[in-house]
Amino acid sequence: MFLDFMSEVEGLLKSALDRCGFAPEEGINSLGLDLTPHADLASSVAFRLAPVLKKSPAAIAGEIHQAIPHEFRYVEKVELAGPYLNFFMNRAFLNAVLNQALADNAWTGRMNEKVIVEHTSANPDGPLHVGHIRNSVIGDTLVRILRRAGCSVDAQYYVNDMGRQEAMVVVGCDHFHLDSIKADHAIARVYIAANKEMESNPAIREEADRVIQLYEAGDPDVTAKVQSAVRYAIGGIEQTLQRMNISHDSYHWESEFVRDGSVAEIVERLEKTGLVAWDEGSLQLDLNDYGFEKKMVLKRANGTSLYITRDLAYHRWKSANSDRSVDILGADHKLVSGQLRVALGLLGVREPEVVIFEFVSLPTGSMSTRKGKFISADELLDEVEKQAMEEVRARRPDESPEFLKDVARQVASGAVRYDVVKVSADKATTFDWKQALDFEKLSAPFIQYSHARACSILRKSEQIEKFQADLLVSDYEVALIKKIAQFDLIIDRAARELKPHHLATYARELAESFNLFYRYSPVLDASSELRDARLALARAARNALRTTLETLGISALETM
RNA sequence: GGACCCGUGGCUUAGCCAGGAUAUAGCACCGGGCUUCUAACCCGGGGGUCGCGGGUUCGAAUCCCGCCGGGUCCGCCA
Repeated sequence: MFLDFMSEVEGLLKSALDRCGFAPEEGINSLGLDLTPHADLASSVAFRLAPVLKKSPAAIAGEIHQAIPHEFRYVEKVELAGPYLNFFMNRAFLNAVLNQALADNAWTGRMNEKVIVEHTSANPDGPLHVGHIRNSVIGDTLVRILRRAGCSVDAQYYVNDMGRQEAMVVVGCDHFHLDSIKADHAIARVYIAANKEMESNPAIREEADRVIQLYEAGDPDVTAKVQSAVRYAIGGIEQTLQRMNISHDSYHWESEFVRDGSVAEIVERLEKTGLVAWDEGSLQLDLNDYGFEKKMVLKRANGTSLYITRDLAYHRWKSANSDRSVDILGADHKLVSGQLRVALGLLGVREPEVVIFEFVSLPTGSMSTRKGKFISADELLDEVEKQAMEEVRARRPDESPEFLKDVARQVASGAVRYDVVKVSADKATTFDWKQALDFEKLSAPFIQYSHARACSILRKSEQIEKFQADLLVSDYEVALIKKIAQFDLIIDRAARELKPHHLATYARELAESFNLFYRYSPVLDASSELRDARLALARAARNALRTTLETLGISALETM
């Protein structure tokens, strides 16, 4: 809804500038629009015009102000505040927001692109750890945001089945017994054991090399072994993701692109660029002209393909099957993804939009699956659930064990997701148990709780038919309506910029606005007309909170 | 050594890409609020050289340059 108000303001400003004969420089936000505490929307366009017009910003703003048309739909008034132009929403807008927020179909945007989002794609050599889930949570939240914005999204997991690490898993399975624990954890044990064994036994490395070669050659026995190991590990990973409300729509195995010949075709096409040469037995692509010192190896000396080559084929496929493709990658992939994009450019393939997130490390240093140095996502979820259980039990001692368990589970999964998504992706973080288990701070439970409060009010009331939105005039009521209105703006921005943490911030602000309304505007005890109007607002806020939580992948609990 | 990211109250953090009107929240700390729709809440208070130094600009947390500190990468690994 905010976007409608903003369009109107843009129109007003443009026509005023036209009348004055002013033309601000083209570009993003050329009208200098900004959210501000001073108004519902402000423009500082006068500052931009001042150097060209050789007049004071205040004088220019005055002229523009005079020229603004007086026919408003959602604008109440335009105030001149020195060099600033302040735009305010009118009652009709607030009422329209409220009415729209009461409809179920009002929460999806108008984007309609087909988007492929690749996220998680962790190697099937062990369980997800607290670093991987940053990828999963950012990825899944973006999937939800893009869908909310109106896009049709395919969430994909790219399965690295051909790499050295998977060969090591197969070797590990040959040498060691798979424990009867959760599949991905069992795989990690043999993988770690095989790596350890390799330190003293070089034959292990040769075995892995042989697995790589035989798998690429399509040897039936090795293929069966690899596929069963991969499926086993992925099964466990899926279970973990499910605990966080995350799932993928499709899986693509890198071997697909070798088997169908597209990897070979990509190499052939790159050879025609004249930038490819054999060097010390391997086939290499020289990207020096594009700012990359390191050559990109396309084929090993023994003829087998490499991750990057297979990834080129996968990306070509993704580009051909979507309007936008988005990759979620850890900071360690920055350089390679840069090379990948250049190589795709050479092939005339649309490049992916890459979301890079910085590392999650442990207080003792960085994590490593191979060395067995990590905190698994399962372990984190178990601990957070335990903590959540205590919190629920203390608050709802009379509820059934099933209720407590269910709430604890949803609070825990939400808490983990929110903790991850609230921090901007380009901030490196250090995992901290104390912080992860702290529910006192502002986090998912805070937002879930606001939603539960709204639900509680609605449970105790009857469905209202009519209400007078005009009665909602207190500061807190108006502020809440305005915050609800911002939903479309936030989704639009997050979907364009691929920054899910904007939505996390919004969720917190929305919950805060609701809590103030809850505190200062009694609903059920209000007298008739006011009660109905407040009930409508409570319902609208409930819808906004629910939709926001769902888009964050956090359960919108109705009671907790 | 080169490339990229980060540096905002004691701790965590928004704002930075598209420069504008008193710099955002939380935690911790101090003080207040439950016979009232769930107190996982709300209110008040103290606490900030926006890493440092230059520059651009009417105006810089935001843009540019240099430096310092931290992270990541620079494999015929993924």
